[in-house]
Amino acid sequence: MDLKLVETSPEPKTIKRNNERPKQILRAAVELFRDRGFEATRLEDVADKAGVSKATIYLYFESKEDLFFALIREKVVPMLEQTIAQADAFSGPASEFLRMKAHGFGRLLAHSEQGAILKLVISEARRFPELAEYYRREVPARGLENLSQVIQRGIDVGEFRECDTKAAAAAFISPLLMMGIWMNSVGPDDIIDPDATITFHCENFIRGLST
Amino acid sequence: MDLKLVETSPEPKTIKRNNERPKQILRAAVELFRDRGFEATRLEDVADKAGVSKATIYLYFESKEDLFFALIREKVVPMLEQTIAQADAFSGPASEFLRMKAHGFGRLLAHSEQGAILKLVISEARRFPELAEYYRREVPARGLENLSQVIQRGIDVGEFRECDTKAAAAAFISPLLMMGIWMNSVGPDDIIDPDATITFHCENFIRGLST
DNA sequence: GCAAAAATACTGACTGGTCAGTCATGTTCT
DNA sequence: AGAACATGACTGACCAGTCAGTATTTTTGC
Repeated sequence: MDLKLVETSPEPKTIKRNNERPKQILRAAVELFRDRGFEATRLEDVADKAGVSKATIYLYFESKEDLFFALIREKVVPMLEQTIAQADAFSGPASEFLRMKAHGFGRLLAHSEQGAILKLVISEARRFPELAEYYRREVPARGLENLSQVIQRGIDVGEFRECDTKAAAAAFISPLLMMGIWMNSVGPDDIIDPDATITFHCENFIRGLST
Repeated sequence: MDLKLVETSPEPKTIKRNNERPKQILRAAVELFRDRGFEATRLEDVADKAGVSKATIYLYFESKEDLFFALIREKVVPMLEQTIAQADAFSGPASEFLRMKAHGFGRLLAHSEQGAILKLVISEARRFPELAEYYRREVPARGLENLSQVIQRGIDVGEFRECDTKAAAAAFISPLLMMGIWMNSVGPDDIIDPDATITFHCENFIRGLST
């Protein structure tokens, strides 16, 4: 309660010249967190993988937890922004949009690090309620809202039958998420073919919803 | 490479008189593993919750890992057995079976500890490849095989259209799994209504598949 | 230009707390 | 008595986070 004057710089950490380092560190962290989970990942291994020392991590992140949250913030929200912008720009029939969504977003989740991050959030949400809260507000809330608007548009023009659009949106997106999670945990395997599953789901979903 | 003779008893552990203890311990473990994950759960907390001392756990389980695997074995496979027996006993139209499945299995996952266990497996599969292998072989392999047979039966009697039954089975089950996982991690929340989602999905799926 | 000084970037080695697993010593049944 | 069941107290390994010090880059003074 006394040395406040010492804090001369308004940006205490994280803002440094070299802005390649945090990216390197985050890249290393995603992979290790995915494979071992948050708790079982040693920060020293993240450091090794990123080619820096453990102490360096603490120049850019306040704690292990902070590193984790940074990862979510940096990777999840931009992806959602992009996907929503796509939706707003689209003007064709709703069914075409769903096809595009399923193949773009579905494959992204199943085959890139985005699926790993989703799995990570799912795995750790209970342990970090603020994270769950943040995620809930930023991702499913906005994503489902957006998607159900698209479906509503389909209903309005007579392309789709009347239905509970929120439930429809959730039902549409679930298998895409599930494939992304599966491929980053138990799978990949020769039991589930994510692309075939997504393709079937998408077409069958549209068929079921069509008037 | 020498002390093999020390293992005099063929059943080294786990087989003891009091068979209430292991159940108590497993019950406590599910809950804590779900909320904190495997690594972050302290065995002492499991012991406290089960009303025993930590050392007692080691009377019934060889290690923390063994406790975890026991939990999967004890809870997952019986559930699958039951669900497969149900399928074999069912003789009505395939669509009715799917409805039953969606509401029984879907709700079970979303509202019981079964969903927690699914989430747990998903979370830890990468860290325990044997677990993933075991799970893969026991659950999706058998479950999807069984479900795609049901769909095939539906096709054979002209109830459903021709399609890739494996993909259809995976697409049908995905939202049920996803709701179960969601409710045990980020959710429950007022953004996703698992029951409404499952109901919609089930009806829309059948509508899409019907001739 | 260019060297000294200052600011920034980084690290090896350490520490304090935590926790899985052990063991010597009860306690409670038959 | 002795077999089965249970535990408190302990230990050794492990790891997040710290810190004193080194290296590198940038700025300043001339």
